[in-house]
Amino acid sequence: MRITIKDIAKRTGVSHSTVSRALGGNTLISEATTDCIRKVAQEMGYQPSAAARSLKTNQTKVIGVIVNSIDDPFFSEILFGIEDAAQQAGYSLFIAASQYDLIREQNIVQTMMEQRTDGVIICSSSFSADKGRQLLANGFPVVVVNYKANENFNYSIYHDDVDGSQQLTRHLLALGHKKIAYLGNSKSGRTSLDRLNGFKKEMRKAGVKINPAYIFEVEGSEPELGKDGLHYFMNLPDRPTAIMCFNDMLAIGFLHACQQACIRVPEDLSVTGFDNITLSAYTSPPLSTLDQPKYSIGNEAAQLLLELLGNKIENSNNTHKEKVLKGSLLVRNSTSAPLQNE
Amino acid sequence: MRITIKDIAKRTGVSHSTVSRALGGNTLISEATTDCIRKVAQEMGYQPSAAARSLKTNQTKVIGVIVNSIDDPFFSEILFGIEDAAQQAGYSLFIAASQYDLIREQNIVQTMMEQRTDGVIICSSSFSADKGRQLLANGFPVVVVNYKANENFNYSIYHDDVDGSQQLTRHLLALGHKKIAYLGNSKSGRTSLDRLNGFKKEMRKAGVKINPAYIFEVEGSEPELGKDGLHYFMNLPDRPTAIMCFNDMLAIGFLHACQQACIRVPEDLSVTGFDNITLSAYTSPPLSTLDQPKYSIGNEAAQLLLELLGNKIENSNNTHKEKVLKGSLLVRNSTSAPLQNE
DNA sequence: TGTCTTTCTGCACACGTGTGCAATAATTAT
DNA sequence: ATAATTATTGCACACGTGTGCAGAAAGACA
Repeated sequence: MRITIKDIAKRTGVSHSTVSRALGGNTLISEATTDCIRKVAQEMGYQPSAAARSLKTNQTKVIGVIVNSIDDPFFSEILFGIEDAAQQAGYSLFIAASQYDLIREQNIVQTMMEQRTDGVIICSSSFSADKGRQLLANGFPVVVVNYKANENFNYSIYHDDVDGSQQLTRHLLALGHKKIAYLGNSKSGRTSLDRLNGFKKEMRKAGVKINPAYIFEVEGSEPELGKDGLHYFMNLPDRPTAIMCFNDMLAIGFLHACQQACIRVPEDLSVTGFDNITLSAYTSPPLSTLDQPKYSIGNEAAQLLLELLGNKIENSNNTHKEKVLKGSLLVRNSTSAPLQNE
Repeated sequence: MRITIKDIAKRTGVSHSTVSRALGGNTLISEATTDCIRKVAQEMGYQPSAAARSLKTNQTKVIGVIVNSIDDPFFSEILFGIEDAAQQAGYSLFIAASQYDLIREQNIVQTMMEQRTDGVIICSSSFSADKGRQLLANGFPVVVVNYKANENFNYSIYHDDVDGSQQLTRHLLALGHKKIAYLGNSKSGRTSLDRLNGFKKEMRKAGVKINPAYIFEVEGSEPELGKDGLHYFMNLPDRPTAIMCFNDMLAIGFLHACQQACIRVPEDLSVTGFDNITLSAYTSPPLSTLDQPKYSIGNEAAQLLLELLGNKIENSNNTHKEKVLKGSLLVRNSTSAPLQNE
């Protein structure tokens, strides 16, 4: 049987309450007994029961994190940022991946509620608003990350996708491109829309018209879908000279498709990504992209949540807090000036 | 305040024991009252407290998973395999990343023990054996994945790296290569060693001698290190015609370095990876590699652990169980016959 | 010496759930 | 109608921890 504070109490000849206080660092207990108890606890290999503790204190010191998919390298960096902040404050992470699956989503919410997670960070842009509201309704503090249904949530951290997209567009315009196209991801909702809007905004600003045929969406951001995108754009009577991909994963697939089709990048076609995942530096050619401050985004989200946990009053209030972080343009070799004769 | 079974009891006019039994599906309770209680529980939005439950039942229905790093795409597929098996059996996952950091490792073990995880799956090849033993000593069922200090653990699932490496070597030999080199990862311990041994074994079998200078190790498998590997091999007086990289990440960096150095793959140099991560299909050229059955590995590991949880007797026993899975060769375009004049 | 602080510790209850046992109600057998 | 059986429910305790309150011990002061 696993040993408890009662066992320590028996061994040291004090009551279990004294043990509880001593281990908790309560100054009421004399230094002598505290030291003794601590030593015995150490010797016996005592491990407190999180379950019993949280049952009594009504807090678990665990925060739940919901992501789309674990194997998306984009999320993993956000997780680092969250983890660092959480660990520093003595919190552990309960990570769950929704996998774009409604049943899984329901299970996750169910589990988080039963586990009495102290709070939840939703990093899944596709996570259904219903489920999120369910958490809120049950009194869970919720912080959303890069989730654009902000009207539903009071606390959010997100990246300024409109600005990021504008930076990329500006870069392409400066290189001399006019026939710029956007390859979006219909599954990604607002995120894809914002990036599209940034593109449109900057083009309007520069007074360059966008060919309506230059806006195309695929259903997801798996690299495989890049091929569909390329196929579409190359079959247009008037081909674009630059493609802005929704994100790096898609861009990587797109670059690969270019290579298979013997389309030279950046000579024949400039390509950009979005996010700056690790592997985007190793594509051929290395991808020009927008570097999202992923770590900071995660870190800020965790800090905001921790703040909410500190003063629980705020949460019931109708206070509203959001933070917008901007990324920075990262020029590598997948972009260059268009050929003269185009 | 959150509602409990007592609230439901008050509302339905029965005792809380009856509610507990009804919700638990105990057949002692009449169908009528069970239905009634279930309905009321639903209406009131009752969510059982995992903490209270596990305090009483002495099981948490949570299994801990320790990985090296979340952003390694290799682990994420293993996680899928684990998750599917776990979820089907009503278990949730508590995932933690050690990040090759000793302090983090200690924290993880601490947390798992306090949370009273029902069992632990260690997927981190670098995880210190001490910490693993600590878990065992505290009565946690442990299954290790691709962890080669098997002498310490009774239950393990792993991939046959020796065989995999032999398959790759055989492939290169069949293409006509004789000057084959191995780029290892010193941080990866036995895994890298097994792959090296498979290489040696197959070469011996074919009666081809290995130039001792053709075995080189870097400290890690970040793509960036591929450059160091290339630099080393290209400075040899007698260059190899094929390089077997420890894994895909390293191979991706290696390919990138080749491109920068204007070395054509596979014409000038054949390159292989190991693991078959998603992005290995999108490199330039697409990488020939060994497809590890990652999902199956994870799935089998979870099933083994679940089996252990079923009959706890086995665990105290000195029974020993291990399962070895084999991968399959995946030929893409980074390998070809060596040039005639070499 | 007695009283009043101050310092320290134990008693008893609580958190939300599960379960053995006894008690009650309903049904059947005699 | 009574006894015996079965079906259904409640009582009371337990899991491991934390905490208000009272009580004991020790020292300070009159």
